[in-house]
Amino acid sequence: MKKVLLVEDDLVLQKLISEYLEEYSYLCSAFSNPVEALQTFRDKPDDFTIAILDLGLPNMDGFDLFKKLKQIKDIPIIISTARDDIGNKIYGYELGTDDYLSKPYEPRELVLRIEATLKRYNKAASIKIHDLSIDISSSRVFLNALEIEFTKIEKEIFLLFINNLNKIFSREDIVNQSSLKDDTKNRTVDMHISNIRYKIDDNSKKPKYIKSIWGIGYKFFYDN
Amino acid sequence: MKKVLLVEDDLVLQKLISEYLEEYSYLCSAFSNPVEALQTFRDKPDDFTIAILDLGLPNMDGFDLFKKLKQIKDIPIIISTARDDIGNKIYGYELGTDDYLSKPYEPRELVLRIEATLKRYNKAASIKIHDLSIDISSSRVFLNALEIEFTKIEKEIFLLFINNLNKIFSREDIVNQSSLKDDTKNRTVDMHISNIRYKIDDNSKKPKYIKSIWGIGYKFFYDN
DNA sequence: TCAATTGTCAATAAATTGTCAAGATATATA
DNA sequence: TATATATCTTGACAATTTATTGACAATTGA
Repeated sequence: MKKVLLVEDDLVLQKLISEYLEEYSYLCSAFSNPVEALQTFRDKPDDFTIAILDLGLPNMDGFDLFKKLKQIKDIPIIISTARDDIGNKIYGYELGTDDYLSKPYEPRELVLRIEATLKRYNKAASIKIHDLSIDISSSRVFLNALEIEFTKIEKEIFLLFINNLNKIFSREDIVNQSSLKDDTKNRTVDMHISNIRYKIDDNSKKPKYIKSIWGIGYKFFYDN
Repeated sequence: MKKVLLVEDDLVLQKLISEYLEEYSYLCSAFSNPVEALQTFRDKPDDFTIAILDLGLPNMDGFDLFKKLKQIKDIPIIISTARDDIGNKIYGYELGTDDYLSKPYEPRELVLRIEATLKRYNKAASIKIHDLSIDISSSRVFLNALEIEFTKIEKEIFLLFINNLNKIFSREDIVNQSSLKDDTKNRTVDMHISNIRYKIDDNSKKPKYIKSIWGIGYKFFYDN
């Protein structure tokens, strides 16, 4: 889950952007007050993937906030502004802005620029579930920061679960949605599940991740 | 002296941009014909620092040109376009555009984006991984300060890996993203990998650099 | 309790990879 | 142009890794 620190004093625009970003599965923490934003970021800098700053902010100048955020942690920052002031643009780039948007802009363009910026930053989004973390773009899976080496089919099944948390899959479903051959026996699927459980340190007697649904199949349990 | 490869079919705009860039001491090679531009770049790819492409080009589509330029050499590219077509924008970003500009734009903004893009590109001028060091701009590779002599295809594959650390490439991917012919057999790819491993002193039984992903392909392992 | 289902061991089957060596192709040199 | 040299390609086959499945114990739920 990518989390955006949005600092924008126009509340209408703030809401608009937040909602739009949420459609693209970004979680948005919006602030109109830069001091509050800074406070939040200082508290949990690792919670945020990217920041979007409006330049025309009250209390603290946008560039000040920019510098302070970067001081705390090198997070990618996109500057958005109504000012058509070229001088400010230059300043933004010199500070090391990662991208720049002039208002008015289409929300879709913001999403594009966020994605491009993140790609450049190579800070891929990752899902965290208990001791597991899954790097979406590279499909790598870590158990307490140690990479798990899945085989091809194990990885397919694991990702099927991750992409469908809490959804119950029959053995047949699993066969169909992986590269397993159509006539694969149930025991084979069980065996793959068993091996996955072993690798993610899931005790089959009392699994916290992959639950057996008796008479039906398996599901990956995730409690929000 | 930074040299810009400008591809723009609007001759008025071409002249305008060229002159403006020259004020900022960029040397500009302007083309209205993408085929000529490609020819020139193929001849002397090291002459150019950055490319600026207009999407609405005659003869060859801007994206085609984009891919071909990147294939020849990984040069930073800024796409400029009159089209407000979001689909194309997305495509541009997925290809790995380094920046994007919608017409009409101020020439000053182009300069800013060029400078920002170059700044980003130059950050990682050389990469060091264990005993290897890779000089990005010259594409030279050293093993403990001793230069490795790759063949053409070996170098292409190696750089593909370096530019996409930890990303898994299928043999097909490798064929498509190198100058190997489309119908190249898997064993050929394996052989190139084998030769690269030998040259970078990577033991295929227990590789530290190029890992085989069983049933899928290869990846260049890099632990941050 | 008991029939159905699940977990996993261990043996076997199947698929994939590593690289040798021979020949084809491309490039450089005389 | 002819010849030498380097590079690329691919089948073959051994080594390795992964996938499969029956067997049987453990567990489940009616």
